[in-house]
Amino acid sequence: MEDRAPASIKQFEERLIDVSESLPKRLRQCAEYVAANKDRIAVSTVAEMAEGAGVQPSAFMRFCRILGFSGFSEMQRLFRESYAGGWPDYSTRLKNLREKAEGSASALLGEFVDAGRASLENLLKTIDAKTLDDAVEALAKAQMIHIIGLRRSFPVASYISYAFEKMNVPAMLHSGVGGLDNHNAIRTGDVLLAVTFSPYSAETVDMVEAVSARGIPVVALTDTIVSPLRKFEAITLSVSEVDFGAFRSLSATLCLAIVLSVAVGTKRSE
Amino acid sequence: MEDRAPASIKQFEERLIDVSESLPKRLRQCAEYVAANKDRIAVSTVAEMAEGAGVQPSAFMRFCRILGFSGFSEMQRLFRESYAGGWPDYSTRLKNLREKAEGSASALLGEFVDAGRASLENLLKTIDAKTLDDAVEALAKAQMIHIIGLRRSFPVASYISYAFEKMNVPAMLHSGVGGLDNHNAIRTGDVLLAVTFSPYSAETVDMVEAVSARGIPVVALTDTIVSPLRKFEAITLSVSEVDFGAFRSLSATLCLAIVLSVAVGTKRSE
DNA sequence: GGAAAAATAGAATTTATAGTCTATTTCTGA
DNA sequence: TCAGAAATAGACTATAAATTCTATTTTTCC
Repeated sequence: MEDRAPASIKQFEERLIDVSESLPKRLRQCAEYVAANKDRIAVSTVAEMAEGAGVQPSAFMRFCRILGFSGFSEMQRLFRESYAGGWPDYSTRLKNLREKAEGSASALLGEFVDAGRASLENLLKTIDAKTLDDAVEALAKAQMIHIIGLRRSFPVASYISYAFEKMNVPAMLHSGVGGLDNHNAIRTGDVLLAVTFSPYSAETVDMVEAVSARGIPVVALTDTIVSPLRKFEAITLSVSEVDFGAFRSLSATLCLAIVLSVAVGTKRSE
Repeated sequence: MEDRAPASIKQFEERLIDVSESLPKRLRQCAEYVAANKDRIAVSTVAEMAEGAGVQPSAFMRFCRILGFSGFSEMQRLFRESYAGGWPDYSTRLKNLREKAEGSASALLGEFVDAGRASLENLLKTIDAKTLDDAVEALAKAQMIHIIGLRRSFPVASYISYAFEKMNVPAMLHSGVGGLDNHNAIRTGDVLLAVTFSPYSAETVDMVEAVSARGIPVVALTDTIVSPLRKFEAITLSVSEVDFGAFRSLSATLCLAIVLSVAVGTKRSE
């Protein structure tokens, strides 16, 4: 279709960027999938790539042509030839990184990736299915979901808020902008979803206290069981994030957050 | 021929050592070639492997059988799958989930934990150490770091902002509250850290464009290489998050974000 | 040194995969 | 709103690859 086929991965990438501006829907899906999974090309069939991209194999073929290849096979050949093998695998890679890249940003990355994985595993082990179901149940029944989470918990709260928005779940993020606290927006029939981690922000705890006193159900996302939210009759989901140094990446917390959001979204649309 | 097929590369290697003691000439050639070129198995045909080993394809087939596989294809599958950490086909898994475990939040959790772990591993594999170092370098030299990230990227931006704050790195989060865009706050000597994921928000792209035109360095955190930020001369870190259905947990992205923050914080305090 | 067993090479068969063609749908511009 | 063009889905065909089979050669053991 176009001029000549890319002769190297670099050229391939350039071409991909070039064309991806002006691509119709399905072909754009191909471009995005390929961009994110270049390593799969060498070891997959067209059918697999097409399925991954969510298109028909023939569409994927057209995509290969637009990139300048005669077909999928030619494109695959480029990747197979320059395929160096993805090993050593994750654990050896991590070890190497720790040993030689000490002090660099890459070494840090290794540590945080590891911490993240450990946190996720731990989440799966410690979460109580019953409590999770209860939380979903409570949130699904709410007329409106109020979300609060400040400081370190704010990213989590805003993410949940975004997810609810996308799924048409009525939700309101209490961000405390301008020092307005909007307690009065919370009405009977609503539910409060509070996110807080040590050091627990006073505003969040106060809000839970106030709201809880009015008999409004509260779902809490917090760390450990000694969190101050325990005092109130809240459905408490606790996540313990493995920390590295003084910092915690929020891998497990966000994972739980998205699960909660999707589960609630699905249940409400039933 | 023998008992069961190796289920991992490790088992495969053990088996290879086991049998290679007592092998006739041609099959020994196969064993030696395979041992020296394990990485080629995933991307070659039997004919190619046989030629490489200097034997007939049928001899190579017998070799595969002796190792415990039903044929070459099965052996190849092992290598293709373990490359890139066995690829979970999330679209079909999601469908299955919808069909059987409707409503079970725990099942959802399992899927998202898996997706998160895969994303983290992938991050470790695909991140370019040099680019990461460049990004840290650029940010560490900045007089002030401006952070922008809207919609889905907002949690990430706010998290980075929080981390910088904790480490006394001068940073400003451009949240677009009240529609004020504060472009003028960005001055020579500053650096812009832009976070954006598909669908790319126009505000972020515009800001990068404007700032970039003024010669101010930009560090971008985005997905894939087809992102619109590629056009500008930005130091681009791309993270591809394994998506599950229409949703992505931000595990890998947040991990990279914290790494960036900590690395910058550390470098500045040196 | 010869018979039996094992191993090998090469052709034949079967299966899987890429690539092609066409009817249908979806966009686009008048 | 309609006509034309472009894009897409799905069936169909050609091709390339894996696998099996058999005749031949090599090895092994008596």
